[in-house]
Amino acid sequence: MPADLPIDVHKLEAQRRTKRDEVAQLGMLPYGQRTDDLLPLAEAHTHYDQAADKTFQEHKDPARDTRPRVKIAGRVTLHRDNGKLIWMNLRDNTRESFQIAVSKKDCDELGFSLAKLTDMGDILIAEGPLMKTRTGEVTCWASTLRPASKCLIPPPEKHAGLQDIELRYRQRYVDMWANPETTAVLELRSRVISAIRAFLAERGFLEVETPMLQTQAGGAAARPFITHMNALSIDLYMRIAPELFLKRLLVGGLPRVFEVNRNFRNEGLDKQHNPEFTMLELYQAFGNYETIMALTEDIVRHAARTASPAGAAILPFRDGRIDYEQPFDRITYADLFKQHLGFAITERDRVRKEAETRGLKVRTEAGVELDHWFLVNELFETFAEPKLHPYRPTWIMDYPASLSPLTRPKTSDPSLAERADLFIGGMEIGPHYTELNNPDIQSEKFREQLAGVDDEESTFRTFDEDFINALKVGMPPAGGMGLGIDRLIMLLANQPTIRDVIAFPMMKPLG
RNA sequence: GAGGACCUAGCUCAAUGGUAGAGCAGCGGCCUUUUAAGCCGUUGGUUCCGGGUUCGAGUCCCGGGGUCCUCACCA
Repeated sequence: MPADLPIDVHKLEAQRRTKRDEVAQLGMLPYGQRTDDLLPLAEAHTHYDQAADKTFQEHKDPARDTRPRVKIAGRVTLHRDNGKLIWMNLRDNTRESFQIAVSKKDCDELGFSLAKLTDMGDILIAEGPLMKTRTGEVTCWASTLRPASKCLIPPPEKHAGLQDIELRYRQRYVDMWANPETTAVLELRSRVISAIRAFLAERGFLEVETPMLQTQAGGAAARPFITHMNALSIDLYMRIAPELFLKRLLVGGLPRVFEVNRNFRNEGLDKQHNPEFTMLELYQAFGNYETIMALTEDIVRHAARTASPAGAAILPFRDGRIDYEQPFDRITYADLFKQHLGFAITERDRVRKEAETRGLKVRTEAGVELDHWFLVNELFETFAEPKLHPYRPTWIMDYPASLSPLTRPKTSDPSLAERADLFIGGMEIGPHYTELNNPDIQSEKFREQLAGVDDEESTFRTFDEDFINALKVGMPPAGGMGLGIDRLIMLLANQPTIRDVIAFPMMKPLG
């Protein structure tokens, strides 16, 4: 029993508090208690027995009532009070709507009183036989009804639901029951990640956990979040990638490792970027980028089958469909470039001229001419990459070595790197590499990277001496990849933004 | 970071610079097969915040906050 109401309580909340207290005064526990043997609403529905219902309707004899009884719980989404008969619709995560009826004659007295005091959004526990209404809807004809929890906050409009995008993200707990699609997406996410874990375990991959708090943020080129550790009086970085630690585990002798976890990048937010995001990163000793590409195709296909109600991995996305069953398309970086620009990436003069003609920046503010490979990539990303088929998973292979400093160059052509990026639905899903394992080359690349950064970046980019030491100990040749899990879920759940697949996306604080 | 749009009752949305409204929810009444139940009656506002222009501002102007979109940034 509440002593005093919070001062600024809204009138509608006050009314709900009053009803809650009336329920308590009647002798019920407004916030419920342990309840065993509850059926999910989707299952309750299937217990209906037509013959038993028919028999009961003919005799109306409680002693010969053989109709199956169910005990269920759910949140009230509709409430129709006909006086001595009250209809309600309950919702749980298994079923959007399941009807119960509470009649003055057939329900116990407490239950009927509770039905009278029920507001939309309350959580109730009902028990009773299953029957069919005149219109054929399977309904639980409650013989008892008890409270499980009170909803003190007025719920969204019952038909339009919660439309306000900001409120949906800020109050996901309301969004989830007001818009069942939200819950469905989060459940799909969970199932897909579980399926990926099981799939990898079956192929001999060991799931590991590596530091999220790091003394230097390595493994990617991104701005990290900085935090502070009191005990050691040092600043720490939230990791931007687990790569350098996973590779240390290869050095240590684990042949196949993966980690599915959060990375943190202190950069902008948009439809495809949240500051914390989930990545599957994976390494296989004695493999190369092609080994991993094949594995990734299997992973993505398996994930898509898990997500597909039909079992076959062909799923709608935006205005089209994506077929994950077919082998993914493959095209080299150089071919895709030539196809859409009309000349080769090696034609230096042509590249510079075309970049200028097409309005790209070809020199810095200070007048220094920009690097050839930088221009190539600008042209590529602006005019070639966007031309990829929007609904066909495609590998872009063999990036210029200059653009992939941490990747092993191709033995047959050292100007190209053994790197492939997977694109699906217009999104970059994950880079794949044959990893560098020569400590001297790695050491050199670290130095080049450090030299090339601006002042701001140089404050947090450092030379990872211990990682070089690990490579000196000897890492087997290996293939590796990072797969953006959030983006994969966007594809599989057909969601337009990364925030729709993250339960609690980053929002600016209010006030 | 730049540009554009938006913010009105608990929710979904209206309102030429001229009395802030509807539907749903709520409250009171009637109702034992309803389906967004129905019928009668009824309450409800810091129009995101702060300034300004004006006889008069939800509406126009300036500043701030938040959200969305586009672009930029982004292995």
